[in-house]
Amino acid sequence: MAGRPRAGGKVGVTMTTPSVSNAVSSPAVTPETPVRVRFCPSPTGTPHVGLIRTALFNWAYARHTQGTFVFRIEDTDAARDSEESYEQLLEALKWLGISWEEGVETGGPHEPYRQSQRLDLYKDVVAKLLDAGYAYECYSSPDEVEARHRAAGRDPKLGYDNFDRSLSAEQVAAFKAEGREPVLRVRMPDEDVTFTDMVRGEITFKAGSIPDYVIVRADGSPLYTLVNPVDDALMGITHVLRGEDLLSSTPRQVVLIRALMDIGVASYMPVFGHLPYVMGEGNKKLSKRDPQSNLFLLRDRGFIPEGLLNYLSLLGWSLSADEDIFTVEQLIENFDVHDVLANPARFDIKKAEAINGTHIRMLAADDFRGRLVPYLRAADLVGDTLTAREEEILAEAAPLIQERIALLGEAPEMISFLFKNDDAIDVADDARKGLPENLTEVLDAAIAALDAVTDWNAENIQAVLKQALVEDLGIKPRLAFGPVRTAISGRRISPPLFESMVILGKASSLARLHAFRG
RNA sequence: GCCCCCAUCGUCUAGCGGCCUAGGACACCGCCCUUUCACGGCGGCGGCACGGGUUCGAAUCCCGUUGGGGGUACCA
Repeated sequence: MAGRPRAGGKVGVTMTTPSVSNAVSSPAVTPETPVRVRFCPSPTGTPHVGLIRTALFNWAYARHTQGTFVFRIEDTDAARDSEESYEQLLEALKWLGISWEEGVETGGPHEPYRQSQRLDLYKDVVAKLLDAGYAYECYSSPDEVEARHRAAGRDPKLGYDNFDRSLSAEQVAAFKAEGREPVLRVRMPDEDVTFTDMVRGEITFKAGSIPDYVIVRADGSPLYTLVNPVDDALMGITHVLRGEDLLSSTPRQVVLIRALMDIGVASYMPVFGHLPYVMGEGNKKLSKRDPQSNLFLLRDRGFIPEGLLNYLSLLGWSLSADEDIFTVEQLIENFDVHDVLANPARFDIKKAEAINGTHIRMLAADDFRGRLVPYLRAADLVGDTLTAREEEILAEAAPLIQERIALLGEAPEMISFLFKNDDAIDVADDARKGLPENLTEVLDAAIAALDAVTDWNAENIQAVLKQALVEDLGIKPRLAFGPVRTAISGRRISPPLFESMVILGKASSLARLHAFRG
């Protein structure tokens, strides 16, 4: 702390530091205060699971407390923000069923909900902050700051040195004459900053560990450090639930919010809760570029909202000691941020898929069938509208695969043979390899047996094939049906064979056997 | 460097001083069911980072160490 410049003692613009002691922060947010939480992403890049988990916990907390979930867009960085990303954010939440009472598209009492449209509001606040002495103009360039550190024998990487806190009128005039435009900084108090985090408990940042920070760029545009707390105040946000990456910026915000309370912009200090990271492989935070973190890629592979939401909830939270599977209703019923763990969690795609599979199995048959269609379409198995025959195949095949897939995207490959023509069955290599030497004999026996079946149902098919192949030819049950399966589906592994043959019908089944026999 | 956060099976977690020779789930390995693959059932493997305290008693509380992460931007 030695060498850190202190306010006061200089002639000129005397800034009596307003009282920003801890006493001011007595939160007006009580357990009885109606909860207002927000999700406020920057529209950069594609939605990823970490971001969505944050949205989910905010949403679940709002629902649990019968509070309000606000969806705000923080697009103050024109260079990085994109409209495409904004659209994706909307699509992501809608797909998952995470709805908001207030925010973009929906509107509400605090419109607009995109910060790029709220610039005038911030100008007002900045003027008041400046007036009250909570913020001040800073003309120092980074190079100058560094030079001063060196000159004083300090570590040059120490950060801003609070040099401009009490510039004289002459100094300011001189800078202006040079054509310099100042950034605006917030004056940090020379005392510890303490707040109580909902997931981590009490956290104290030592006095002097945080330099005065910038809230407005030299070109006059506001920074996240300003607009985020200001909008939270203006929108009456009671609980700030966000990623752990923002934990170290919290003392800055606490100080600013105290100032906002003093100038009448904020009416209380919100409660903070910092959610742990979602990690990828190793010890790296899951990055936006990581394919397995991309929400839309997960959707394309066949995750359903129920499964993904369930899994994401498990990252830092749990419903009970011995039950991992739950519905969104159960989540809402039981979710409390206070129960969220503080330690980071790794995103385990295997477990995510397993849980998704369980949720797929929980789907009603017709619901499941309906969700399959887009995936069949993407695989070119069906057209925009299904033919009557395709509907029929789907209705009969869906129950056969609902028990055996974890991802909807596995379905097309599994049932494609049912949609193909009898002469278009391609035989997979591993299926061909596993065929017995007396293949022709087996196929002939199967054809003869099946030809005689008059009532074409699974039981009868099984009975005659068992008689012809297992009993008469003496082939082990495990191996007996392989050739038939391959002829029918072209695969070593398929949905239940006899049921599949029923779906195809007798003529088609026999045609495939003949075609395969060659 | 300085500031802050984190630490239970490979992974996600239960545990909030005695119910713990630490429970569940995923993964993995067996077995059963079975027309393949799954589903389902049963069983197995495997963990409190380390060191000091406090206490009759610690995975649980305190301190330290180690390890990991984040911040230290006119990004968010």
